[in-house]
Amino acid sequence: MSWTDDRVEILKKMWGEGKSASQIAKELGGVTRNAVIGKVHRLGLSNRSGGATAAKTADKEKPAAKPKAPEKPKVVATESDPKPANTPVKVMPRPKLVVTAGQPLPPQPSANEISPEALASVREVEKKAKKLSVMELTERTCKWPVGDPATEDFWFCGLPVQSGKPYCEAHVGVAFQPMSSRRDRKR
DNA sequence: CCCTGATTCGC
DNA sequence: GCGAATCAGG
Repeated sequence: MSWTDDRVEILKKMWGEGKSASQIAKELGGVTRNAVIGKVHRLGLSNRSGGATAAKTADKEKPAAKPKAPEKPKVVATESDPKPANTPVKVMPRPKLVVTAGQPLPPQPSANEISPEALASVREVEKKAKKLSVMELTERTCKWPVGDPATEDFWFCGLPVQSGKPYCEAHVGVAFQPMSSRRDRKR
């Protein structure tokens, strides 16, 4: 695929509308978002603003190394003995209630009422959920539990989380509700 | 990891 | 001019 006037025009239009490069690429077809961005730059409309005289970052620094924050406080609650000797404590085969490491579990909706819209979106999400098991959960899979933990019919949503938060978009919606909406609903 | 745009550089 | 690879950020 090449940049015909036709396609360039679509590019300009969509970019002007604030569409993302990937969206534009998808629309045009045959090009990647990189191609779109590259073209955008060559066309000189990288800055969506009109005539910003912003000198921007004229001079770039090239730090030879990546500082990459020290971080990782990581709270380790258990285990402090480096030498467990030979005392292979029998594994307790019945942790009645399985709690995912560290992460706070959401209050189960159970009998509680949630916003109809949010509830609806959750129902829909559950249909395309990835149904992950506990081990499959990662830092960025939605940790919203579905079903009864006591049965086989239990899994975690597993969809991509919404940055930072432990849940996907839909579940964030039902997990973090303003108290205003749940007020007076009971009565 | 999902995404965004920005830049570089071989083609 | 092109765009994949890379970089930098959310």
